[in-house]
Amino acid sequence: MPKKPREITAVDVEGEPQFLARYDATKFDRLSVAVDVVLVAAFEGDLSTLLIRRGEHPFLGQHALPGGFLKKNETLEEAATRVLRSKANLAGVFLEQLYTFGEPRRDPRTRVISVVYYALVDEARFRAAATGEREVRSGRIRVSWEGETGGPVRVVDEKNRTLPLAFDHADIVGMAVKRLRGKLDYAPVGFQLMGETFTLLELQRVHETVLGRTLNKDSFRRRMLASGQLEATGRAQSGVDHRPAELYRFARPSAV
Amino acid sequence: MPKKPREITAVDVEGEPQFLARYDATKFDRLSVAVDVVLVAAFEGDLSTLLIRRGEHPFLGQHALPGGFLKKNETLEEAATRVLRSKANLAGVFLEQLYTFGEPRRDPRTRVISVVYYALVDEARFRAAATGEREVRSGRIRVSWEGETGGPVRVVDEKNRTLPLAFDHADIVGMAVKRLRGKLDYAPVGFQLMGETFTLLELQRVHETVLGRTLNKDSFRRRMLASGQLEATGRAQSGVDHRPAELYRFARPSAV
DNA sequence: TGACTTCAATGCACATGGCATATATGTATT
DNA sequence: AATACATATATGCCATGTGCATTGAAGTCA
Repeated sequence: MPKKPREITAVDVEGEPQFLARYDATKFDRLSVAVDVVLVAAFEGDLSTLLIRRGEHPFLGQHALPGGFLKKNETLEEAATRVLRSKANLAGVFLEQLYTFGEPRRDPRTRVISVVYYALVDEARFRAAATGEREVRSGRIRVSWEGETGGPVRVVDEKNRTLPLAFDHADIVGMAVKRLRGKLDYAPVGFQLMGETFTLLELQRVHETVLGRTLNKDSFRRRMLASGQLEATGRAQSGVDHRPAELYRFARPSAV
Repeated sequence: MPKKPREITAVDVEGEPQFLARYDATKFDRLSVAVDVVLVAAFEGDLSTLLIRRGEHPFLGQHALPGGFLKKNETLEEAATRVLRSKANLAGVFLEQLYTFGEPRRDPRTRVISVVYYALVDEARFRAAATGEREVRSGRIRVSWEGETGGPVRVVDEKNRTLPLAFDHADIVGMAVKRLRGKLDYAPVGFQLMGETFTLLELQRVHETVLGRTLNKDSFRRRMLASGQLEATGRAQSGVDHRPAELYRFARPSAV
């Protein structure tokens, strides 16, 4: 911080008079700030994430998380929203800040601080986003650890070939998985990954996919029904060759 | 991102040949990145945090979290470590990234993205840090919500007078408290707030201070002893006028 | 109509937390 | 020295939640 502001000017900020010290750029190292987004969905037993094929150096041809540089007058969250809209044509999805990555050499070009958000969508919205432009594709996240500690992940394509990720994006995806697992225990985050209505078994499968382990069916039922976050629709599953299950929806908090 | 790099040069980065696109600064908005630290301790039934009295505009005379601008070749964590050492004369403490704050007008001078870390210390180290320079002081954190949702906090001095915090630092402290509460449930984070040895009741008091509610003594004992993270020292508390309690220490993970 | 499959409800064993009670072990008091 | 007192520590009981097995319910299909 500068010891003394060289000049003080009174300006009006949001209705209140404030003091503005004229900024001396030469006294600070200025850096680029990027916002990247890990868009995650859970289906077919795997977590999937959206990737963009890079058309330029560095990491030409490899895949990277969708991202962009922060603009002067937007908040971090607005930047993440903008990235989702421009790269995945998505709006109105669950979005939360994950972590900020700032290793000095993570981008070989220049120093880039990347504030990473993660977004959760259901299968339908994910598939729609992943079948857009040619550079956009999805990758299955194979988690290579089964223990407690977070660790490296491998991202593979539909033919199970490993997709090398650009920059430190494999670390970022790993942290997103770790965060998601932690959230499931105490937050109703699983619902963000579901469509409008779903059966209890479908909800359980999504939880199992995120956690990477099987869950007890009866306990899961009881726990979910007792949580008060589920609302029976009265309608039943269709298109199955056995007894159809009841369809539930995520209860609005206003009902509590 | 630039559509085409204007020039490509092969350079050696960490032993591997990489491509370096010459950076065109005019194409991006460049910003300042700061690293702030919420240093927290728990004693006398309150959470406390370290503050620095500002000697300059804006927010002259108000208190702010210790912080500094990120230097060109240090990592975010190194910057946080440097802040702790230079402003609080502390080293070797628990440090973890909390959140990144980037509202466009949070600093009236210029756009500053602040990556915030939180650090946990025991009472002795906190008091030593808070009695350093004259600008350094501590503030009690009064949490004004008792429900589940995170909310605003009030920081007061030793005479219970509210200390207005500069910038959005009250929000930052609030988020640190929220994170700390969440961590206690599943992480051995409470130990970071304890000294070398402690009794079970002292550990319980710290947990209660963080959580803002009382805990059942017997359950707490059983849970802590069953966790395998405590190690009896064989020594007993001294200086109390009743039966002294056994002193415990945090078990090294290597013993597991 | 009966076989088959999955849904959904119920009962029971077990682990854990909240709570009450009893005993242990130090200091302070008489 | 004996006793009061305060807290530490151990044990038992009950309510609750989870894992697991059993049973009945409700669809499709041959």
